[in-house]
Amino acid sequence: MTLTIKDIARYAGVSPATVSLSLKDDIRVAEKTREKVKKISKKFNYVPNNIGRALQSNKTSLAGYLLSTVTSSYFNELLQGAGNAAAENNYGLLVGITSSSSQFEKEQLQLFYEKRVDGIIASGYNRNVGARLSELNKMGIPVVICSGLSADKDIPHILVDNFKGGLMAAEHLIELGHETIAYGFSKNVNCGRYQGCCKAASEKGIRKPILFGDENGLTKLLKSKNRPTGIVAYSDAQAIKIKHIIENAGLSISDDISLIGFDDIWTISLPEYNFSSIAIPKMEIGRQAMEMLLDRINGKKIENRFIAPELIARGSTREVNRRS
Amino acid sequence: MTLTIKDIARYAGVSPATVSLSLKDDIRVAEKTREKVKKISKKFNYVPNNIGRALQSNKTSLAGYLLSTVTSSYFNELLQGAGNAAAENNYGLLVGITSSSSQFEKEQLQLFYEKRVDGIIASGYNRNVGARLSELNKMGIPVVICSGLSADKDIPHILVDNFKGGLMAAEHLIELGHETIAYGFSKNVNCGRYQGCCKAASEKGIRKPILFGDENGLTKLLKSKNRPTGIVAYSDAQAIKIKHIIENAGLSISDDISLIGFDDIWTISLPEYNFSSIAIPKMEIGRQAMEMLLDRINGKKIENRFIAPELIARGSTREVNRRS
DNA sequence: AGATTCTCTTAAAACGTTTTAATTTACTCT
DNA sequence: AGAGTAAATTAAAACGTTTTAAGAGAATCT
Repeated sequence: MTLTIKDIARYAGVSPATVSLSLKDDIRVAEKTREKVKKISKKFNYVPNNIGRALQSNKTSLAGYLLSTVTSSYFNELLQGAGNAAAENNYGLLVGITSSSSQFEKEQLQLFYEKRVDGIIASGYNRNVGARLSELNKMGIPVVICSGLSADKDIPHILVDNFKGGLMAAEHLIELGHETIAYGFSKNVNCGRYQGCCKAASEKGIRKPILFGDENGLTKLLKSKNRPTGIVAYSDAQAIKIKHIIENAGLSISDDISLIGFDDIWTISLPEYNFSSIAIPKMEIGRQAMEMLLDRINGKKIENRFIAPELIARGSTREVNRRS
Repeated sequence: MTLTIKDIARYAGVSPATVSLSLKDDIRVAEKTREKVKKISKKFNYVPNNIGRALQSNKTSLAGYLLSTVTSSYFNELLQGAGNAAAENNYGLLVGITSSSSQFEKEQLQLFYEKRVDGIIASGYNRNVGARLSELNKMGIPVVICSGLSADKDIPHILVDNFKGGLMAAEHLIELGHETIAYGFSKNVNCGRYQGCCKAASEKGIRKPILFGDENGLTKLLKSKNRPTGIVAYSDAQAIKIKHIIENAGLSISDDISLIGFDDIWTISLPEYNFSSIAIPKMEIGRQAMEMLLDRINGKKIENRFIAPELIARGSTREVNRRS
């Protein structure tokens, strides 16, 4: 039905071996023959069957991409970046969407394994699937973590430099004259973004940012005498929630309180928000994750990578209003 | 390195053929033998190599999913639905993101072909790649169009019932008392959604909705004496633009003008918008697209499908204000 | 001319399955 | 016991490549 290498061999009056060699321009076959074979292959639109090739070479040119959800522009752009890099290298990208369910994650990894992917990118997964990833990695299926920290020393990761992002956000506020800064929602003092904010504070000689963990915490803070004039939100989605809480308390964004988040999602660029944000070069991270994976597949040793974020200043951050 | 069927055969003291048959519970092998083989396979964690299987059976259990962009929650949810259905059927989903470039589309289809996918779902693609899709479909690689109209009679499609959606949107406004309704942005009178609106209008005995094509058109309309009290927007993203134009004209959504869009994207559920919308069951459409594809792969004849949308009423649509 | 080297081509094996047809084994009947 | 049948197992071929090692031919050297 579809043409095989044997058909081309017959048409060209050579052996299948010669066809195979010719198509990869192997100098062991005479240039004249090579050209003839290539011409005939093109004429008949011959495309080598990846299955046969994979069986022989033990390489499928397929990569697995594990991700929790596709309904988040954050993960999507990572995916798109990885997809572009995959296509450029003639790799197929097998996408496994897990809805953050450990069960689905395991199933998808099993599927990847069964389809014999050459490597796996994991981008958003539950802690307890980490063991399986390590196992696969040990078995010779290289794994790269995209936008997350790897617990396994043998699995490299790439992610945004959160510390630097936090530093940039806080510096931005401080340069606008803000001296009382808060950070939320977060319970985790070790969060890189928060640590970055702290660094900026200490460098510029202001007090350490006040941490609030939930709506209650923020509401109390707004009533207290050291009400912050600048707030760093853990993400843009949280910044939106924070805005509502602030407005419910009778205060206003940018007039009373400057607000900056992370991710630069589409929504916050709309006039109703117009929030400043620390943008993460998501496509670039995805692309580099795939490049790292391809390097590993080709046997190179690679290092963890950290990508610098970018400040997008919009209307939600302004010079501090001294009267308030 | 990794276990093959021969290893299992050796461990179980049977032939590879018996292992193969046993694992698919073929009654031709004695129950006792079957059980033994299955037990041993499980013990050694044997997973049949899809490559070998594919070569023999001419089925890869891989499907291609062509989509224009992943940075749209609309396409993403389609993808997620398709992905879930694929996983349930042990199918791998090869995702090809094309950034709406014809060049990339062609390359991705070529990649799908090279990897020998069993079928292809196309969801968002340029007109001029249609010919190639038809070609592949003719060659025996079934194609299904997900959320779009197929030009090729031999390629089935599934999409939301846009006519019904338009009808629902307009009926909703009319039931709230609106008698002057507009529709935009659109230049295309044949648009199903617009047609649905027209149907609702004629059924309820009001004038046909006024079509406006761009910002200028709307601005003029707002100043004219038959200013609409209700507007149906082609999409939520456009509804957001329309809101800004209306507010720039000194009018207000829901007080002066009711507004309803399509898609029910996340952003419009936020308090700043709180827009009504015609929601499209995207995941369901994606899922069914994959099911249709699997049916085709398995040789079934299938019909085009149309999925009914759902009205989500929020604050942007209110009873008409008779004074205005 | 014969031996040697070099260039070019190809036969054959291998990769891991599934399936068909053949063979072996076990049973049932006279 | 022997023939006949039924049940269980397996050998071997096939799928489409790539690669290795060997073969054939041509050119160069003594």
